[in-house]
Amino acid sequence: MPAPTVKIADATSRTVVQVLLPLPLSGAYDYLLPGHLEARPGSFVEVPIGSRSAIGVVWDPPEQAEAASPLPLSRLRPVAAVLPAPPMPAALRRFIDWVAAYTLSPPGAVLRMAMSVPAALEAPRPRLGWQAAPAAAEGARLSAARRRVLARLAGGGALSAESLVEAAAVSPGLLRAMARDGLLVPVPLPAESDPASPDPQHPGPILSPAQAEAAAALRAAVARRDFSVTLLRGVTGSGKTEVYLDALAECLRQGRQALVLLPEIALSAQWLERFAARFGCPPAVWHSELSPARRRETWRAVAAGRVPALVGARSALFLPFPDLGLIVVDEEHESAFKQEEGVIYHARDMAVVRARLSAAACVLVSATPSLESIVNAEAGRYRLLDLPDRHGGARLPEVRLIDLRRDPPERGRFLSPPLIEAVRETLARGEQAMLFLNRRGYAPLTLCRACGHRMQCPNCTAWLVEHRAQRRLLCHHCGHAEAIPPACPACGAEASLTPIGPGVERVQEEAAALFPEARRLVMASDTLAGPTAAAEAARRIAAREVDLLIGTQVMAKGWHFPQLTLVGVVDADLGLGGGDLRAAERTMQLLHQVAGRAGREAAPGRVLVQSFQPDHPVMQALAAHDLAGFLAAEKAQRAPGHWPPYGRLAALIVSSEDPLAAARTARDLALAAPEAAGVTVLGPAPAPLAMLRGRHRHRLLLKAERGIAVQPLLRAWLGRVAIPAAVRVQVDVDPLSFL
DNA sequence: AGCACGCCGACT
DNA sequence: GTCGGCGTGCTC
Repeated sequence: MPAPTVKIADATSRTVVQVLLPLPLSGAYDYLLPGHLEARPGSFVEVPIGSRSAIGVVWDPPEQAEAASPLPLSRLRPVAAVLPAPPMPAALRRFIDWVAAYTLSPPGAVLRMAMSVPAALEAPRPRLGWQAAPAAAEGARLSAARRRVLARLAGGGALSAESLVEAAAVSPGLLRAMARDGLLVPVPLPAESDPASPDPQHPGPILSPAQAEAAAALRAAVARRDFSVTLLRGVTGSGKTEVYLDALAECLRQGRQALVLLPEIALSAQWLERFAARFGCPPAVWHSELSPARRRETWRAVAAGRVPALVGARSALFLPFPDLGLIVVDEEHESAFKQEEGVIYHARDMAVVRARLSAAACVLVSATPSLESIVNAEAGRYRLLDLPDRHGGARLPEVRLIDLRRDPPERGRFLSPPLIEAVRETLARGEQAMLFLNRRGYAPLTLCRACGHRMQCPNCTAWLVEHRAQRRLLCHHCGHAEAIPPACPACGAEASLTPIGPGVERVQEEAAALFPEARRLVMASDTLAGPTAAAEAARRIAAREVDLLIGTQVMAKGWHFPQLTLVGVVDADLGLGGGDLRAAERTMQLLHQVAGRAGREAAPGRVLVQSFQPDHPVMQALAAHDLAGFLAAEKAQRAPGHWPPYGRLAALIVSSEDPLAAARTARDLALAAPEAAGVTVLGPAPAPLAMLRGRHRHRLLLKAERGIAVQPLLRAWLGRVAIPAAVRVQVDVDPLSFL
């Protein structure tokens, strides 16, 4: 172990420390630590950088070999202050270094993800609340609103502005006005209280024998207080959540922290309820829509070790847990775990690394695990736990394929006669039905019937999607929006623009015409914005205020609809195009998940799948409930060419606003491509999304056989090519998307 | 990521 | 003559 700091034998006995800043610099910078300051690796410090100052973290000293500072001591600047926050745990520092090396990102860029709440590092400001001024009660005619505020503060108590606004139903501005008029005085509120603590002894549900066995294995893994990875696989409805919550209880008993990663945290009100039912109080949560105050409070509480259990989106991996004992990745196959911008990483894979560096147990959970995880389990790298049966004896739904070539919908419609008939029967029986189409908006393409012009995004190689409710055309890639023009912008023909193809809004329109009496609800990411809307939707569905659900994949995930007995898949072929390596696997996972919504309680479920290619292996496997056969076929396709998981991929995405500069750099990279046994470079080729947000894009793909470390190859490769300032080269190690 | 430095157009 | 546009480049 190197000493924590390097002592410099000069008169002032000042110390050199390495400080990593949350900036995309190539590494940590050296600073002098003045004698009156005390810092150790992990300490948060304020340092000068250029003409300003920034907060960074004291990083660990370099290995002996390069211990000497490359700069003369005289050029080092002093640390300005050590911040009053708990030092960043060593396990998180090692994790940041590891992620940076793996993704070829500057360590500071990774650190930035772990310092996403700068305000959390400042000393907690006393929270101010309002108290009634002593003389406020007397005299003066007051408005009703002002009297309501004073009534809440009767007895000399103090309340935060937030709770006053809510309790007295007044505007925040009124409080300020009352303070100005001398009716209210600010007083400090008592320090924030700890979040409620989940109780591991709180009685859980009775587990089935299969669940109990899996839970015991997970508890043992947690109790070992050592690194392990377990793949927990169970069909939808098999009670996986209860099994891993049991492991979480064990983690709490061990006095270590537990982290649960969910792909779309904002939409999982139902998950939070289950946690609360199991442990007597809700967990801490972490996702991008938290208010700044919540973020700050949660971050501080985690850093202080006051958060025993937290559920979050992928960014929660970078929270400063002092002693993480368990990481659960639920729905581990979900592509939402892949961060596609900035530091490009897969949270499922990084969760395994985080667990290893923290000597924690990692549990990957899915009904349809990724082929990566399955192969890892079969190779003995992960332990495999299977829950083969649905909980409570519910049966798997019957899946029937509808061949759209034989049973086509009416012209300009998208629901085939057999599907319409099944919905009608289901509604007539008083049961709920669902129509699934993984496409937002009204129509994916708007075409001029007169000249054939297609409405395209000005910034991206993509069609504009009509959103009829908003009366706009939207680009789903860059957010560009424009009004639907009255005439064709190319030929000027009026009323010639025609929507082509379906989106959920259009299916809802068709359903409204076919089933006018049914109470319908559209569920898409744009109609369910935010946790409140999602929770309200869940409530209405559970309360039987909805007969027919129409939605995209947000409707397919993590919900429990006990009264739903029919699922109709409007376009099962949607994800299969594009020649993507994982298109079949992803379609299988999604359709399996959607199908799993049907018939979870006593009533048996039915799934009707509309497809133009019912003979496709995905459709056949779905209808026969033959996941194993599908996986075997998938493996047989990928293994010979060393495609993942039997080999490694890394993509280089070259982009520039200047099309020529992008093309030239892509060509230069191709000319400098690594040549080694077991390594292939494909490309360059214009990316399928040849333009995105105004940048022209080219892709190169490096394929390496298993066991070859791709990072050194990539580093050397990039080092051989001069990248002009106007060109950006992104590295995507283990790419999921090929756009 | 900021922020400075630097080298070319339209204003007082 | 300068104010300011944002293109390159550095920050221990």
